[in-house]
Amino acid sequence: MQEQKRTGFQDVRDEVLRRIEDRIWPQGALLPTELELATEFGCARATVNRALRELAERGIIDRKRKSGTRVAVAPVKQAKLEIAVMRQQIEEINATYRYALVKQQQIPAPSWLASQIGLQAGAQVLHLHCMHYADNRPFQFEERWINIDAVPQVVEADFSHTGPNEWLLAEVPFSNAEITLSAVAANAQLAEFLTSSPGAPLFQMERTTWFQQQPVTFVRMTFHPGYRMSTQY
Amino acid sequence: MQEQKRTGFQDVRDEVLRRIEDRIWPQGALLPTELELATEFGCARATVNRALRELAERGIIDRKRKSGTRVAVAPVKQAKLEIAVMRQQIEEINATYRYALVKQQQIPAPSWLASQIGLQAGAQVLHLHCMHYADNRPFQFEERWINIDAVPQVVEADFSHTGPNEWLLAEVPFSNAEITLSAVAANAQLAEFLTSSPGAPLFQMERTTWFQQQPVTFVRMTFHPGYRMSTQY
DNA sequence: CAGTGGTCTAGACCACGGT
DNA sequence: CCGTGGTCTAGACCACTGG
Repeated sequence: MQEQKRTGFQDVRDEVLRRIEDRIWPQGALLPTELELATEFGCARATVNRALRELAERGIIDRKRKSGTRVAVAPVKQAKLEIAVMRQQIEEINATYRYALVKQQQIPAPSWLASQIGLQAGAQVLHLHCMHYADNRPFQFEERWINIDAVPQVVEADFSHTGPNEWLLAEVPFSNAEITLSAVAANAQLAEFLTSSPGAPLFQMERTTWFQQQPVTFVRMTFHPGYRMSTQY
Repeated sequence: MQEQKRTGFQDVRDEVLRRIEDRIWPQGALLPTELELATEFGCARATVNRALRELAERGIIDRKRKSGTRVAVAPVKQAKLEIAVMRQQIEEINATYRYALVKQQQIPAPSWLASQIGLQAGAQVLHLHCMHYADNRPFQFEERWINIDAVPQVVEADFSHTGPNEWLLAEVPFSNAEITLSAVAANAQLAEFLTSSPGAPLFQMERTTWFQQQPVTFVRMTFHPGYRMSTQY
């Protein structure tokens, strides 16, 4: 009974990875060419190509025309941070999500914001303060600025029951963004909303979002004391 | 003069992306089949397949056999955190890197560590304290535990001039890991090494690393006050 | 059962970049 | 120049899954 399935790109990928892990091909070593590997594995070159391309995307190997394929020496590890909507993130830990709008006003962009995200000085922005709760305990304090020029319909939106993030995701999907993570000390406002003591260390994530080169929103999310963000690779 | 190049998968990918951004195909919409797109773009189905596969990997579209391809509704944004070696990270900001070994001892694994990374109680581990400086200013304090069973040769290693991370990368490449980010208050030790005031908020990254199911190392890296970690997507 | 994506093939041409 | 990876093609078969 031949259980031999045809050699797929995953087989090639895994076998190459195994040889690298087992130091059959040590760091910096030159791998056989795609053609040679295709012959060895008894498959088409395109199959080998796809396998190696995936490993290259993961940073496991470096590929260069003419020079060939080498085992990466100092691989830059890439961890994928999954950024989900708060509601989803909270419901994933089996907690009840609750949202509250704290404050909403239309103002001219403060100069720090204008320079932060690249706005005209004095452009009108919508400024929001929101709270996200998990099982009625403070989870995240959100301070957000939305560029009204970029999404004029925002002035009609109702943020009293749904967070601006969910609204924006529906209006301006697939934007690109820059994220900054840091640790900050709780000021009076944060301490109050997150029920921490003033000065307590809090985890903060800031995100600037653009859509087709145009700044859309800047958000500063501060999490409850003890919050930890995890990921794997 | 026809400047028409042959339609490549990038052309297809970008055009499909454009139509999604322009709401020609709104969220949840069903895209044409690969065959239809191939006909429209005048290329092979494999080319369309590769283009759509990339968009699917980015979370822009959802693909299912038989049902077809749809524009993702609530895309989970994926930010790639690039985890580089400290030396590299510091040199990238044009600062001079300096490393110092603070303390090194072999001990039985404390129980919290054993349970944290899945070790036998009492297994021998190498415990290290290190400092990383940028332009002679404290940049990161590193506290690390290495499972000696996983890398016996570690007891011979010399960490007085090179950090354990660089050594481990050379010995145990391409491992998988779990990362946790958080904000902590500086204790006396951290305050001393990072020249911060006690209680100051500090950004901390913890990482557990395995190699082929076996726990290798756990490291707690605490950064200087004001440190910010950035990424894009 | 039949439609749609998933993958493989064998061959081809191209583009980059050492020599 | 010319070897190596990058990509495309036209066709084929497979695998999952909705109806």
